[in-house]
Amino acid sequence: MRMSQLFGRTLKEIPSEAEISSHQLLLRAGMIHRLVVGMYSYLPLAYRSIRKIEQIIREEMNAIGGQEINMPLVHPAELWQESGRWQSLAGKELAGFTDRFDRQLVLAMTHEEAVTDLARNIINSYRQLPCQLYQIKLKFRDELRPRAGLIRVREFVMKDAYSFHTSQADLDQYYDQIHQAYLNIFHRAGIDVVVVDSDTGMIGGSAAHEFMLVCESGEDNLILCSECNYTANAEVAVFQKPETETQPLQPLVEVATPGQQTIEEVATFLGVKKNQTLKAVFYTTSEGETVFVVIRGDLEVNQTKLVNALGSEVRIASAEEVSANNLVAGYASPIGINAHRAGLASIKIVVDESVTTTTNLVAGANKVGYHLKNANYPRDFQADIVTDLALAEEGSTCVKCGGQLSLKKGIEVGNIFKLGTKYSEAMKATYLDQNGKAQPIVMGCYGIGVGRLLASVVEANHDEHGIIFPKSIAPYQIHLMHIGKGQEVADTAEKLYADWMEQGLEVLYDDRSESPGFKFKEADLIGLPLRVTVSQKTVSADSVEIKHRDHIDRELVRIDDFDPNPNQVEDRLL
RNA sequence: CGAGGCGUAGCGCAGUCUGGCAGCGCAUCUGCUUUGGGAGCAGAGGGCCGCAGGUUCGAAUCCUGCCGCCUCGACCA
Repeated sequence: MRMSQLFGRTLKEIPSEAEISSHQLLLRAGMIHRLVVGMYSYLPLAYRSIRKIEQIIREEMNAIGGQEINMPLVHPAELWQESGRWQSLAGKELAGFTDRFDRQLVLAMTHEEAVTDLARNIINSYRQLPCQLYQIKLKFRDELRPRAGLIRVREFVMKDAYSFHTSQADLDQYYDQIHQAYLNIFHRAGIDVVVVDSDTGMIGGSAAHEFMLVCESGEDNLILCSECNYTANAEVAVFQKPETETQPLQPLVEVATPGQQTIEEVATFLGVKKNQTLKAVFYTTSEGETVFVVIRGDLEVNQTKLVNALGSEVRIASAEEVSANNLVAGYASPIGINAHRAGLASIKIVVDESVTTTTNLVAGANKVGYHLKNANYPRDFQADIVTDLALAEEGSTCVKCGGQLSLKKGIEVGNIFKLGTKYSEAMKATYLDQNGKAQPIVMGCYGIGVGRLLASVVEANHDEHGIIFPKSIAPYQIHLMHIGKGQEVADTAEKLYADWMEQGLEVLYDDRSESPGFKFKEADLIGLPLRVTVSQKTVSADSVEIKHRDHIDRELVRIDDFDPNPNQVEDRLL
């Protein structure tokens, strides 16, 4: 490709809309263009990379028996009602429209429903199982707040794969194969990922893992053990809660704590540690019910764990909801709460297990200015649910090995789910087993955000001058240019370009008469793996100058000795 | 949806407080010179100053409403 013909324009300055490196560089290199927030056009250079990423994905999915298909972008709303997801997603991430016949249609945000419909129509027998289908397909998600360029967008291409099995055991072993295929894909694309335990969220199922690029601009919080292999999304991370010395139970005593509302204040005022206090936090469920959450003062509530314990979405209760429930902010506790709230509907009490193993805690007295000392579970209060609700943090202790956990940011580039029979049961996708008996198909689903992967590769592979593309997904392998005056220089470059094109090499040829500095800067910005320069100096030595994007040094090589085939040139990034 | 910030040429910005010819740099076009790290000179084109209404002799500037963009939060692959 001649750069004089290439569609796209590089920018010297960073567009004000871009905050993170990948967004800035993709914009500056003229690779992407925003139509509106969360919707991007891919220009020729970026789209070549995208196609290479897709090809890597195809190869790895095909290698484990995947068959590529293509399902519709627009679905009838009934399909989503049938799976039961309509209720929680319609009008949120799931956007739609009404057609001229007044039928309700939705834009697919994922394809579990569509593929389950396909499976129930095509799969009848255990003989057809297991199988795996995948597609590389547009999705639309009506995100509240798209951000960070290609990282979180509303319209995006996703590789989504679905596998079908006769048993959980068969799914389990295939899940491991998918896991390995994903590691291969990300490695080949040029990034190192960390696989973490994750929440199953709106997709559902029994287990899930996320593939994360650890990087500062990520929006997920990861908990990683420094000693062993424990890794988890902070949403689900478990940890060893600091233990406190068990003491003989003391009788409840009311103490005046005027103006002391926060855990910090109360602990300091009474001269106890934060882990000797009891924290009360209020949430409201999507059904409008207020929930009273109790956790030890040194710990924070993990909202995802709470949602999973309740089986309902929650948000922090508003001040109005707290007072309407006759809860005294700053002084609330579960002790005597029913008597205190006499006349109101009973409130659900959810207790973190830490509270049940700690003795003689300081708790609120349900009246302004007073706390209770020596609160003990279950002597003084009861719970509707006791479970792990605590949020793992930097420095928490690993449950597996006792090592120290650290908190890192990450970009989720892929995820894998064991769906089990969630969709097949809801949508009656069954097969006949060896005994002629109908059984629900056991399913798994697996996603990779293609555009997000491109952005992640750039995020992980760049320097202050620009992108450093791995060979595997570089738009072109060679950035050829001529610099300086002289017909012989231009002719030599033209000849090399013609020869290499004939050999089928991927060459981006800067045939413009710009200054050397301009061309070098632009080459660094675009970041192709190998730069080949023709100048007076090189021509007079029958040579070209080569420079690898990820090296500093340059090298003169005789043209006759130079094999530009990417497999022949030094291979650092794969 | 809550908080904060910002909308002026393709990109980056000044001008807004204190109303009075719409500017600068980069990019683009023409010509000449230049050619190893985003060249120089001369000239040219490009604007509904986010949109609508209001105040005023006069509005980019003041007032009202709306829209869009960015960041944080909420939420979420």
